[in-house]
Amino acid sequence: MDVLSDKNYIPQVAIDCVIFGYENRQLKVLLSKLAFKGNFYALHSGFIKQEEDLDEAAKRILEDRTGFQDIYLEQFKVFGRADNKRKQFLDALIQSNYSEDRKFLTETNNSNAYAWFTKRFISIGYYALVDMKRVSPKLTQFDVSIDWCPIQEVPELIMHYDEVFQEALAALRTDIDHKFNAFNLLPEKFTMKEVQQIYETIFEKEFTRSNFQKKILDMDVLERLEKRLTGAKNKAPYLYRLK
Amino acid sequence: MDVLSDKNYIPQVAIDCVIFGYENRQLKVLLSKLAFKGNFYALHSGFIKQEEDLDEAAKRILEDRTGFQDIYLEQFKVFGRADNKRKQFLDALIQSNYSEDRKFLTETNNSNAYAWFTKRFISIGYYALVDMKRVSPKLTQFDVSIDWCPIQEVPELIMHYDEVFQEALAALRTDIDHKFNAFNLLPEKFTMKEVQQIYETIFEKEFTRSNFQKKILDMDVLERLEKRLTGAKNKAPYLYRLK
DNA sequence: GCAAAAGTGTTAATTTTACACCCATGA
DNA sequence: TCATGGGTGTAAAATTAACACTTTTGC
Repeated sequence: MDVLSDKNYIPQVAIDCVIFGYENRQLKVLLSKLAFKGNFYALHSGFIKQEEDLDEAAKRILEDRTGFQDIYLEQFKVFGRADNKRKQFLDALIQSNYSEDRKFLTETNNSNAYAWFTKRFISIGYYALVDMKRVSPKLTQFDVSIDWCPIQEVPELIMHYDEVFQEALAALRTDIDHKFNAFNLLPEKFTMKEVQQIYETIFEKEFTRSNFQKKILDMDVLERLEKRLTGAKNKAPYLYRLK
Repeated sequence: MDVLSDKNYIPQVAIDCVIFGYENRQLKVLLSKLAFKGNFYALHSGFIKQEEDLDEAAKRILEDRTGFQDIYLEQFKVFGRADNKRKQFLDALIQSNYSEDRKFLTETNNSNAYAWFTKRFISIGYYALVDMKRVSPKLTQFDVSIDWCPIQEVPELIMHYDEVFQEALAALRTDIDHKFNAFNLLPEKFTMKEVQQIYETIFEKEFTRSNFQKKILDMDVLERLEKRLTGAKNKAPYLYRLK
């Protein structure tokens, strides 16, 4: 990562990414636990390089955290309150971690970076839909762990991230019917049942099997492939793939 | 307006406003013509004060240009390409206006402001819906005129504004069915026919009168008021108002 | 053959569309 | 009383929802 300065990055602008995955009939979100005393959970943020398109920046940040390319991304909202929750939180964090990390602020470099980092920020929210199996979350210097958390069990998040998460979830629910993007939560090939289970999970309601199948096929975005023999003693379902 | 500096405003972030109005069965957009040699048309942009919420900034910019408060605003997209069309355009503009405006760059203040102004920008797009009759556009030091232009006749715009305008129009068309916001283009009290004409204008298609009435009333967002005697020799239509 | 689950089809319910009819208004 | 356009109701069409029937799979 380049040095945090106005020369390298656009100041006072962050990209906040809400990364959704799906497993065991649960919608999950990737949270990082901060490498500081206390239980602090965060979303994945980054900054925009001076020479870089906004969408490129979002992709780069996502790739850094998840380790793979071609992620489905959707920009959903900009957050820009002037209450500097960011600085409040970070000041308190540094304070309570002073004994171990006292060097953090004494070095000139870090002191400049800290000032840069704690200014009031505009944050641009993106959500990402990924196939969990293809993601291998990567730690940064600031987090001690990075884990998938079911959306019903998301703990309190730091700074303004609670709001970002809630808005991302709302955006996902309204987008999914028009943008046909739920398939991005699945592997390349999938059965109709898997699609239905995702929809049922996201909307927290059940759909009639036969009608659901019609509705999805009428979207005309899937192609039918070979059958998948599951070993179960029943008819084998067809596999589908995005056209 | 405060001096353009990092101290007063968030650097490299602009708010671009697309202001829609409606008149004579036409959807119009408010454009400003720049006070420079040549025919240059622009949308309405502004910057975010350091102590100001993002939405407040958008409101302020809109109020400055239109002269009234309580404008219906919707944030629709962020634009962030790194190609600096902004600087390219402004350099060329200054160049071609050099003889008259040579002082512009020689004063230290302006030179600083110019450097600030021509950096690479992230721009946050908002669209506004207003009752044209209540708007009295106000000139800034940079525009020679500010006028309503039917959306079919919008000329080429400077910088990246063509894209912003097109995206705003697309956002308006997709929003209007869910957000019930078309009424903001009309005066406080209006007839059903006026609503229908707005819809027909925006979607460029006709609706059956009786079915349209049902659809709008089923939204359950309007209250019926007294009749309006128009003087026409036919039944007087009811007036409606947003609940 | 049987149970389980997937694929397909059929009918009922609901919503949308088209259109007809009646009513108020001013000449 | 007539022409005009607004308000309301009704029948047809289309879409959606509910559910039944058939097929495939492994034991």
